[in-house]
Amino acid sequence: MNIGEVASRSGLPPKTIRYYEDIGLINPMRGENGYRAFREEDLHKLTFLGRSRMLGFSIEDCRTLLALYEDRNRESAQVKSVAEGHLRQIDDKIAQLQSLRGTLAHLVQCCQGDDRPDCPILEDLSGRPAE
Amino acid sequence: MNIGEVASRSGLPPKTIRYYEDIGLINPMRGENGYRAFREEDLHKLTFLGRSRMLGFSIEDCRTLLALYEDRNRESAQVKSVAEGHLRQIDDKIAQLQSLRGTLAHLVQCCQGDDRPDCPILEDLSGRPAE
DNA sequence: TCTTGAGATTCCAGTGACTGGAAGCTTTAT
DNA sequence: ATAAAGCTTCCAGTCACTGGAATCTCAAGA
Repeated sequence: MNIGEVASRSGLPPKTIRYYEDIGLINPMRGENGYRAFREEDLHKLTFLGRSRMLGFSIEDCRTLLALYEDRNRESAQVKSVAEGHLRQIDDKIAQLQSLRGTLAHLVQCCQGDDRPDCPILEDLSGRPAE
Repeated sequence: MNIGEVASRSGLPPKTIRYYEDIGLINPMRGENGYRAFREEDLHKLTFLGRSRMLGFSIEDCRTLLALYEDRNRESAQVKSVAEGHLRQIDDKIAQLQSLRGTLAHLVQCCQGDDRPDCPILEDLSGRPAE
């Protein structure tokens, strides 16, 4: 398989696949013409990576997960631990965004949004203790 | 004021302040020694920028907001529009994260997390239609 | 056979918003 | 006088790609 085919089959752009080879996530063979020659196994890995990235795992998490995926002696606890760590990060980020959203929504609500210059949003941003 | 003082008064690191000058958000004067000489006005701007960034506005949004802040003929509708756009983006991101969180939490819950290799998380990542 | 176009290769640079570090100048304190 | 702190600039790195240029290979049509 050439890169185009794995790209369409895995859903990842060729650029990304090359990048994944660059950083050592995959290691496809090479044909005589210098083209990458992907095996089914490479395609599986790429699919795995694509799905992991879709779930928001970092590249380093993906590296770990991929290693566990390939390790028949893994303990599922290891996988779960990585996933739980990521879940906590997601929860943190959601909490952050929601708090931020609260502040912003309040500000937006307070602003008349008309043709006059007075604006509680700008007042808040400028640091005055307005409320 | 030297950069150290504006840094501690605005809460922004000196590096960030220099960066903001670099990209044209502020334009402090210079003393004879080559040091940046900040006025109160610069400090106000930096505080404004710090607060805007804390609310998650992009640098380009900050540029727009700062221009509106300085424009006495602004219409509050312009400010509100920027803020509403940002609010929508935040809502989108929260929705994305929550959907992702749902999937991930389900997967984590399904995984035994013991010393055996069987793992529904990896099964899902590998793309099999497991459930 | 020649050509054309698609698809492959590498390498360099840019994204956003900083951040770290090196090398060197100025000021302040001892 | 000297040492430390603070300032300067510039270059490189972060994360995970993405765009583009220049070049090479391959498959199909005239």
